[in-house]
Amino acid sequence: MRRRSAPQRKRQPSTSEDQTGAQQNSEDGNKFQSPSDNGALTEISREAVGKLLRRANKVGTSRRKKTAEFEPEQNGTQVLDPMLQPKTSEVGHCSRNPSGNASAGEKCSSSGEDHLDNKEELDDSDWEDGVVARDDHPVTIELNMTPNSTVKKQVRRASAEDKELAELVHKVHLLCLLARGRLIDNACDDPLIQASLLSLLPAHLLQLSNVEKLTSKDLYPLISWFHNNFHVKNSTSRETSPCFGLASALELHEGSPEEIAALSVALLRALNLTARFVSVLNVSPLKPFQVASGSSCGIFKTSTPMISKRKLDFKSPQEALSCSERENACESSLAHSQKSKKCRVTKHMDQSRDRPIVEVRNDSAAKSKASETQDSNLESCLTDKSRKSKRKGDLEFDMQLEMALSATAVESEESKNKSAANPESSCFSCPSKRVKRVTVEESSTSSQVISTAIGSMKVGSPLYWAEVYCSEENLTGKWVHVDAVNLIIDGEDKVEAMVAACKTSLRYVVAFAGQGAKDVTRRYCMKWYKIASHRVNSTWWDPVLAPLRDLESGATGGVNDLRKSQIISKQSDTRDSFVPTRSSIEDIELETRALTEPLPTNQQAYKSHPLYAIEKWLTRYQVLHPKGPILGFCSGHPVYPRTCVQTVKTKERWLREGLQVKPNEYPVKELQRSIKPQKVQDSEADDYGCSDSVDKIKLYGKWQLEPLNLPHAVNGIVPRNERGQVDVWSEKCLPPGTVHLRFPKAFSVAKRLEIDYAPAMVGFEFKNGRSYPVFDGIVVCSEFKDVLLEAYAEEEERRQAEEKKRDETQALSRWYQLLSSIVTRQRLNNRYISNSLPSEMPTGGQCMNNESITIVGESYDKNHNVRHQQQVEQCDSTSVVDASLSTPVKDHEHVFLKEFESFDSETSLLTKRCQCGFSVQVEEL
DNA sequence: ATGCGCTATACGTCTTTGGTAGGC
DNA sequence: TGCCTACCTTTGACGTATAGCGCA
Repeated sequence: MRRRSAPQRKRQPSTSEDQTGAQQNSEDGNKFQSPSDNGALTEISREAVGKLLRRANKVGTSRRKKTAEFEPEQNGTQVLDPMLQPKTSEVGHCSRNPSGNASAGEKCSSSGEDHLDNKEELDDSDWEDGVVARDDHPVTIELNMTPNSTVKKQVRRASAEDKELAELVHKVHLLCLLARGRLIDNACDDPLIQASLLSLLPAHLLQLSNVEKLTSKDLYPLISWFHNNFHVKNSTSRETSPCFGLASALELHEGSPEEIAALSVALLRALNLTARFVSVLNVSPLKPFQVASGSSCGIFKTSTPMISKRKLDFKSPQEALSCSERENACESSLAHSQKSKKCRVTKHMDQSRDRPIVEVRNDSAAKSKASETQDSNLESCLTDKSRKSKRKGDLEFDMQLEMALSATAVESEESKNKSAANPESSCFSCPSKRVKRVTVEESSTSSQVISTAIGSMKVGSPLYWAEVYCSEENLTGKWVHVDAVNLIIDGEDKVEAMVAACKTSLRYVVAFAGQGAKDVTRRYCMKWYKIASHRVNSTWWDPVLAPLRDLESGATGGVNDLRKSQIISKQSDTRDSFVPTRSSIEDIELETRALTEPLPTNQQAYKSHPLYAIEKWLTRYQVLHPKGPILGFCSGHPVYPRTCVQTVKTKERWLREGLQVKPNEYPVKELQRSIKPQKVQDSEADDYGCSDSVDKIKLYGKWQLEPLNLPHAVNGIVPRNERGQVDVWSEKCLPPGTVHLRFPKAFSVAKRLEIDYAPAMVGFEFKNGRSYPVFDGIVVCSEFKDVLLEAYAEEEERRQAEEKKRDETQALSRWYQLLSSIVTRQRLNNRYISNSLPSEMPTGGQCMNNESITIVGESYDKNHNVRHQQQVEQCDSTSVVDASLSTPVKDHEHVFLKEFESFDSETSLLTKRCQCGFSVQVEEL
């Protein structure tokens, strides 16, 4: 605090300094405002800088030492954080703020002498570290606070509030994306769109609807046709209904990746195939401050070119692509391998993804021509474009693309030959086709000159695809991944890499059908442990999806055909009437995937891996039991199943769960107990006296426990611990034969009845830095429970009666006080305010008007002075008992004769009447 | 690009059994 | 005299999760 006080003092209005500052300002007339303008400018400057600083402060609440920080002062001026000034003094110590206002620069005087004159400054040795510029030239302070320049050091850790907010946003975003997926799915069912698609379909492809034993191979011609006829374009920011969007895409034969994928689903459904629309829910991060990834940064999707370029990592996609290209090149070298087909398919995808990085041309006329372009044309085209491209990343990409193309050149020749012989595979494996597609899509992109990087993120982004149920794929049938946008079929194992290459994480993959949805992330995510922590808690997510799962299952699940059901039933050897549905079989498939995840190769992944563990990353209260089997090794550390990880606790902790350590069990783990503060204060001799055993926390595992065996209550005596109480952590902790009575003052009842009891301690609370036991009720032997409850009930009744009596007495007293005060007031009013008959105010009160008051519920005693009741009558009241009898009478004193009284036994109301017609009701208590 | 080790920081968990004055 | 209540004063050590950074 002392450091802060010194500069504050310096900021006191100092004429000499201000004058100097003004001179400096005038010397640099172009840059600085004249003093007369200082006011306005100062305000503006203050405001602007204040905003920035507030933001900076917000961002940099932690690690202040690393960041230059300013704080707005009470008087509106800013001052360099004293903690930082020595570090920044070389730049700003002797500078003036352009505004001429008291600022960072003001802390140092305009000359060295002035600086030294200030004794306080000399005294404050903390301020002597900086190098002070002593020349008289004005120096401009560079705050270095612009977001761009200091982002690297602006580190702020997420607070609990940040985390909560991020989670809420994450959840809401998830729900929104789910809803959107359902809308798209609904649009896919649109009969008009489906009919239109069918009308475009060549006749030979219509046969697909008649295929009974569908395999993924059967889909190739269809998807190929679709892929060649519907293209992804750089989407604009139009916001239309999904149905309209699909119709529009259908009409134009081009649309966003989402629309194209949805159209493919519509087409598949039109052909009576069971198809889902699958979407990667690229949701805002669950953790705060994480940069939203890939093609959608945060909630606000970047499907529009409005995204800030700064947010995009221009290099990364290219680097990723270069990597994938290299990979492809390597894979391509295995041109004759059996698996080459899939590899090539992947290449198609990769290149289609790569494509947008090359600057797009506005060449719609070339669209049709381009579809027939050959390799050479493409290469020349690419080369031309590469020349136009100025960015380093683009150049790198082009080089990598060339390398990839050259690496696949041999293959392409062979593929051409093959394609001729094998038309089915031609569209997937032939590089010429691939090239053709690339060219087509390049040409078909919109004429908008947008960032190529943005385009690269969008076009071909593998975020949407279809899943088709192929009954012949497995023994049980299988959902097959069909990415019509990138022309990939059955490439589920490639999706993760594709998505990763687009800097997007595969946290939620949801399949939509029949207005429902199902989480199928497991099918596409090979490294679950990497995304698990980025997904919302399943206790929230599962119930959210549950109704949608049912809808989806109802639409697609259908019972598997009988033959397979029987096979399954026999295999599972279950006698119950379990009939596997597509949905249940898929569930099994996904669960199997969950249980057969490959071992991670890095150690840290085992820290919170749901399946595997290594001893190194166990927590303090975890042990391996049994220590085996070893599933593998990671960096020399044996890997164990997570099921071997057991939680160990102290005896006391187990006691709370109603368990106790078996006799003759040794602690499975011992921890060093932290030294208590009291012990620190103790003498050394005491420390020597402490044995090791005392300082150790002994931990036991579940397998060393048995149910709690507390001593029975005997002869009405409650067994208690060494403190004379019973620790009631739960019902399990009660000694047999005892009960826990929690009603208040139970101990007093027990004491009165001379029943043995023990205070029930239910926990601890921390106050004043100490922990105090919290007691709630008593523990007594079971046989006394009824007696105690009865006695308590009696006592409670008696207590309530007493309380009621006390309340009534008090109420009566208060009414009396109230009425007396009213009477007194009225009397005073009559005497001193009313001019009519001030001296005739009778003590007994008068009937001033024809109004009467009905007192209900108030006590009336026969012995009570009737005058009180009469006096009450003077009060304003609207409850006239009998208006016809009431006539205005002055100077009349009511007389209530017994013969005019009437008593209503039902309401206990006694009605008294005066001869004048006035009546009053009183309640008999 | 990735994994690893280290560091810093926010936050959660565990810890764990009053003393005294004053009113009734 | 004995019982009840309010007040005092706001722990802190440690572990875990997480993020950043540099290095290999």
